[in-house]
Amino acid sequence: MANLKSALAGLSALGDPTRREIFERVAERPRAVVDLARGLPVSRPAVSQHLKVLKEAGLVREVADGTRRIYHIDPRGVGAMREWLDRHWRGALAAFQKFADDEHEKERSK
Amino acid sequence: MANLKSALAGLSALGDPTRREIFERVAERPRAVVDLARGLPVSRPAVSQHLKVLKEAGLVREVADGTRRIYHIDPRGVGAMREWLDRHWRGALAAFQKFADDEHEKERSK
DNA sequence: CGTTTGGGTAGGTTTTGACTTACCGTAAGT
DNA sequence: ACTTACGGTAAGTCAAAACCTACCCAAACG
Repeated sequence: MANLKSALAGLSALGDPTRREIFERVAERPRAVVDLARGLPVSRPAVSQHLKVLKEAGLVREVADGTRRIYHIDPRGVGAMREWLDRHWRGALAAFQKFADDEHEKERSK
Repeated sequence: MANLKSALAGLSALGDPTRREIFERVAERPRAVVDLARGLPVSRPAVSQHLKVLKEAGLVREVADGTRRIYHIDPRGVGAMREWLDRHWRGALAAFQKFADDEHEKERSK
């Protein structure tokens, strides 16, 4: 799976609360860096650094617009995370069900 | 949404690579702490601490079996994360589509 | 009982990473 | 050309957190 690395990078990136906040705002609609920095409790350079991480994780991309860089979500990265989570979700459900059944069986035959 | 806090806690917890590794192994099948510690590059107490975080994030649960504690996935926590991601994924797709359309329109009418 | 096995917690160290200020490049406006 | 707006990078600080060893408790087994 080529997307596996991307999914894990995405999870690492979204581990930080500030980065999650930035991600949510970018997801709402594409924004420039100054717009993101306004309304956040951190400095503009901090936002730039977070955006760099999000970009390297494949979660966002940017397009130039004059001196501004408009950041938007990269659907592929988000999709990769979603797939990873879905896979584990399904696997976990199955494993958990089997585990619960075994427990129940053990209990019954005591 | 009562699950929102749970989803964010889950993302924070899975931000750490070691914790992700532990989570994946527990997802594969329920395991005891010693079994998890074997094959990981960290000590057993470290695994215990990670499991505590995962548990507080609602991602795993444990049942006692003699002196062993068998950890398994908590489907509810994983489900909450999945929902959060799905919601943002859909929103981001829509916003991105609109953004791309606008860009295209701008280009066309140059 | 003593011993072994499993596992949580305490205390301390060390690494990671989020944040700041200062600086520099670039594009647009006057 | 000068100035202003936008934004990335550098260097350094500081707090969070990942990790270790040492310790203690509980359950099973001889």
